[in-house]
Amino acid sequence: MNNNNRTPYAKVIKLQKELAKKVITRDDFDSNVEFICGVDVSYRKKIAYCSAVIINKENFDIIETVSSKTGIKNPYIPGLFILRESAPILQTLRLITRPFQLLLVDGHGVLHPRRCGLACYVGIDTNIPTIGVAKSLLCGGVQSDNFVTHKGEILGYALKSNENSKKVAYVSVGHKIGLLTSIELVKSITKINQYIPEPLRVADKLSKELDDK
DNA sequence: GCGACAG
DNA sequence: ATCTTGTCGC
Repeated sequence: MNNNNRTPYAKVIKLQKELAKKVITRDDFDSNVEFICGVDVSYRKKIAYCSAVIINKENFDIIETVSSKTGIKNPYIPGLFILRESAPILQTLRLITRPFQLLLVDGHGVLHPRRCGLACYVGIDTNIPTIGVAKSLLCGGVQSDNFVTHKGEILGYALKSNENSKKVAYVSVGHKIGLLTSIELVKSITKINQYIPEPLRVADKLSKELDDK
């Protein structure tokens, strides 16, 4: 193998660095948040099963669910998650017919080595206010106040279902929303004794139930 | 150079 | 993420 074949991801890394400059990390939406969409992907064999769920912020009612199957075209590489999950997610979001004001993605936003995780990529592509929610840390460390910093920057927040829970949801800005607003909105859409916000929890369950029969 | 590493 | 049985704990 020569050098050209050894680093096939240089272009994606460059794209992430460019997109990182376009991420809006403050609240930038006028309508009140009434409906929130969550999108998640599961895998079986060589197929990616993706589901998106829209939930009413006030009563947690499920407003709409859509799903899609996509062939896996790229491997999972830490830091380059967009390579594997962005296509299935963007395709599934196109199937939605009901309006929603906020998008939750199963992966980090700016809490990323290059400040451009999957949630930023999807948020910029769709131009929808987006929050990244991940179940584990890719970079950075949790401070005593539960905020997560990386190289001196406050980029995320470790949200626990309760004080003595080991389960943590790492929240970070995806696009067009501030970190503090992100934290409050994620908290508001997460059920008691649960650490994954409803839209994502339901989308995860649905994607795993999809069958290719 | 070494270890870590979203799903 | 997925592949997987029984098992520990509230």
